[in-house]
Amino acid sequence: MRWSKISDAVVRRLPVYLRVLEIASREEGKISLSSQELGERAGVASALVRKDLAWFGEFGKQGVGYRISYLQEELRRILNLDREVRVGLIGVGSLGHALARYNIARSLDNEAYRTRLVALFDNDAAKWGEHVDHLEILPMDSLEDKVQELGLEMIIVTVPAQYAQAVANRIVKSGIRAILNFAPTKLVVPPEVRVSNSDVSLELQRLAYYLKV
Amino acid sequence: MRWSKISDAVVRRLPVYLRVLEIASREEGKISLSSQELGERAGVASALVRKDLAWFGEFGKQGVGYRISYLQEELRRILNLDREVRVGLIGVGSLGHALARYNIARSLDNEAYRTRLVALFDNDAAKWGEHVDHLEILPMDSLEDKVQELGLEMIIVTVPAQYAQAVANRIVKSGIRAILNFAPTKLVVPPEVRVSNSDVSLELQRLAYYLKV
DNA sequence: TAGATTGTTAATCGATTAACAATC
DNA sequence: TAGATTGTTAATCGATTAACAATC
Repeated sequence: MRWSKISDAVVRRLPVYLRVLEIASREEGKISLSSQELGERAGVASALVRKDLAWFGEFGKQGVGYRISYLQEELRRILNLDREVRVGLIGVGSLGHALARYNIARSLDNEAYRTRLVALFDNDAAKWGEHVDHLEILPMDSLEDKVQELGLEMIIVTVPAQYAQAVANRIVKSGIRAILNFAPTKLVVPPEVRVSNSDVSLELQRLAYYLKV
Repeated sequence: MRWSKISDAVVRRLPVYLRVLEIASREEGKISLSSQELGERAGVASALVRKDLAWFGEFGKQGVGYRISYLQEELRRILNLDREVRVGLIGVGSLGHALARYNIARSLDNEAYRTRLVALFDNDAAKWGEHVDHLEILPMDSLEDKVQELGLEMIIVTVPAQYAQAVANRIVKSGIRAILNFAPTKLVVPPEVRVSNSDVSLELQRLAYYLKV
């Protein structure tokens, strides 16, 4: 398990399963979930649920299904969410600010939510020392130090498009290997660095296709 | 063309091509782009670029490539972006506020950007009448009227997860057929309604998988 | 014309679904 | 035990890539 042969399509569904399990775990008297029910709730065929999980081990019992608490634990372990993952954010404009607030709120109200935003960076000296909730905005120049000091492992990029590549280069040099990019630009990074893109404009344009039937 | 047999994978790449063309169109002396170069810039193989475009017509010239301005026009037409597409947003919390500002800014600085945010809704009476830039926050109850009056065609949903499904039901009833959902919930909608999900938490959790090699 | 590049067909690759023996 | 459901293999489906004749 954890071979590189596990496809991105599979990995993308694991957090969805985890969310379904978390919701189910709060339901009175629910101990187990069949691949059928897990799939229905996740929007995935039951055979695919079984196949996805089988890449990592045997977690179910024939005739019964998957024990919720056990599968939760296992999925958290597989996703490296059995420990706290520390996240930084670069570019505290309005989107960065909103995402910061959103992530901080998320960690506070859900103990199980193990990605934690612990540092904010901006290039604008006027913002240094300001706070978003309890988190201080730090100078961009302290990035490398803070990655070490705080043990940052992922960075959220919410800088304007024209600065995104330069920022990405610095992030990569600092040793970070996972970037969540909100800038409307394709980032060029070495193959060992994983970039996930979230681009509102592209999504809106894509949706527009389906308007005129 | 515009048969339902055109796959989502193809449609998802069209706005990326359009963005590459827009950037290329601003470059001195660039008239045409080969599928090779278009592909490189979009992060897609050249054969796939040609195949994607061929679903909709013949837009290139052998030995030359694709004329930038012409392909731009055609892609805008295909994506229904040859006219203004009016968008509403429900839930002006911090994320909704940020996305509103972001979208308004986007429309202002790029004339070619044809999805336009024209209405904000919130359930909280305390926010009614407030403005985000020049846009007033309207009562949720005016949704149906405003969809008609303003000709809204897409809605961005940034309400808390527990309200998202109820809001989606109302949106669907109002006649909207495209939803961009930021709430961390799977929305159940009839098949003629298209939902695009953007879920920061899921993306962070997915990225965490790749951390411990 | 000669070189470049399209549009398209066939081959390959990969992901999903169907089916079912094993077993709880 | 009988019914349910897993884990897994084979079949299917769909998307991408390779190759090349057509042609600018």
